[in-house]
Amino acid sequence: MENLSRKPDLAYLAELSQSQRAIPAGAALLPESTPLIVRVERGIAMRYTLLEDGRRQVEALVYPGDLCGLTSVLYGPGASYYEALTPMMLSSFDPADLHQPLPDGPDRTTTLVWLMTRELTRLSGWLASVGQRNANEGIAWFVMHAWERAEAVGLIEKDSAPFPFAQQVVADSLGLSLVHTNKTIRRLRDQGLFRIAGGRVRISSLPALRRAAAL
Amino acid sequence: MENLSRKPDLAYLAELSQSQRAIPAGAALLPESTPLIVRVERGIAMRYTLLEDGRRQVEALVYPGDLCGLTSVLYGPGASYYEALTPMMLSSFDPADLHQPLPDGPDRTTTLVWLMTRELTRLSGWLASVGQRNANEGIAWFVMHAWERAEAVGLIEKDSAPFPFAQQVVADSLGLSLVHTNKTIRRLRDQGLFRIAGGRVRISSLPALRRAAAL
DNA sequence: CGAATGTTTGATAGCACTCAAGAAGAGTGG
DNA sequence: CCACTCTTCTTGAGTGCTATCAAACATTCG
Repeated sequence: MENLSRKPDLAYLAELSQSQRAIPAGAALLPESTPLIVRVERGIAMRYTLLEDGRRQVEALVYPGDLCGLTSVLYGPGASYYEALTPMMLSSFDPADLHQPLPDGPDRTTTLVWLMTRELTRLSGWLASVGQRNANEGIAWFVMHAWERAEAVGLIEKDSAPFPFAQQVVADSLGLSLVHTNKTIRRLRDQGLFRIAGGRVRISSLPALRRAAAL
Repeated sequence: MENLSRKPDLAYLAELSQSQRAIPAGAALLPESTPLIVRVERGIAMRYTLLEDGRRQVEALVYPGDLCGLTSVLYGPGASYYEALTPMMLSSFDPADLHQPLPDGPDRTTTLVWLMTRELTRLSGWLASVGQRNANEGIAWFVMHAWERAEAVGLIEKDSAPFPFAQQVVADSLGLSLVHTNKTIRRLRDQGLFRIAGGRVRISSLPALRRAAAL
């Protein structure tokens, strides 16, 4: 664990890449049983957990560069699931390959620790949104989050970001009902905060959105 | 990263222990600025985040054996705060000492990765509770969680577990108002699910509690 | 025994949920 | 290119869970 204040270089992962595969929207990123770690090359997905009775809580958006499957490999399966929201391109790794240090540069474990820390921080912010924000603030936050995630990986084009999230996904992300989510989105849209169409979102003013999200 | 399906041995941390200190209930576990990692030896605390406007979201209960400060050391401060809920005894470590592998046994980084994975899993379950459970289920879940955490570190005594959580803490854990939390606790108590008194909780039937928590 | 903190209760308002059903897109096959 | 189907989005009505306000009561602690 060297200095981790800066984002470590993830390029070395390319050397490990074992196989690339494409999956369609709606498919699961990880097979049910096989321990596997994949990196997202293209496309957007979500991670979610299920309650016994079927209620679904979305807990993370997955963008290119993200690693999936760490928790199930390290801690056993059954915790959370991944579903592609767009067609995706994935690189698969053998978990066994991930714990060999590299001769130069940060070792792989260090990188993994950094990634997990970032994931913990994100999850922490997500929890605060679900627990403390009302529907207006929550949805403003969700849109802003999606925007910033897209921006970080260069997916902003012509003033708009990808937004492949059905309203049911947004609802399950924030713990709201579908109907209330719909009405709230419409209200914020009529208010001019953002506009969703064709799987993309266009925002008028990031500061205004941050304000609406109580951030 | 060897086989992490089993809990790694944390005993080696004892060798690192740099200083022990006691803090009173209500105190912060970590100093504002100094990067520091502490392990809880005795006592119970909470971890929480704050929204800009002061709303508080509790995101974890901290029991003996837990490590605090990893995220701030690795990712920068400001994310979450710790507050002691009982008098506590802490061991402090120099973060720099934590990245030296041990000659035998699992290296420290491996252990940290395992701990972080467990924390991610817990946070994921916490999020599902806040997002998907109603007040009844949420509070039943909270009590059950506190019970299981206490049980895991041998804090159950005479059929009761420590419960140093003010109702405001429970409310901020679940994203409920204080008043509604109070009325819900009373309802569940009158229903015979559990009984809180003197900083401890006594439950009548764990299965019944699990059922009430929709788990 | 005050002062501070935490718990309890009642009344009222409102945000969010449920139910129900229609409109709009997206994908499929004839 | 047009039916057909499925998913997603939208809207209205009615209910209820949860928040807010206000105040009394209990506990802890110095």
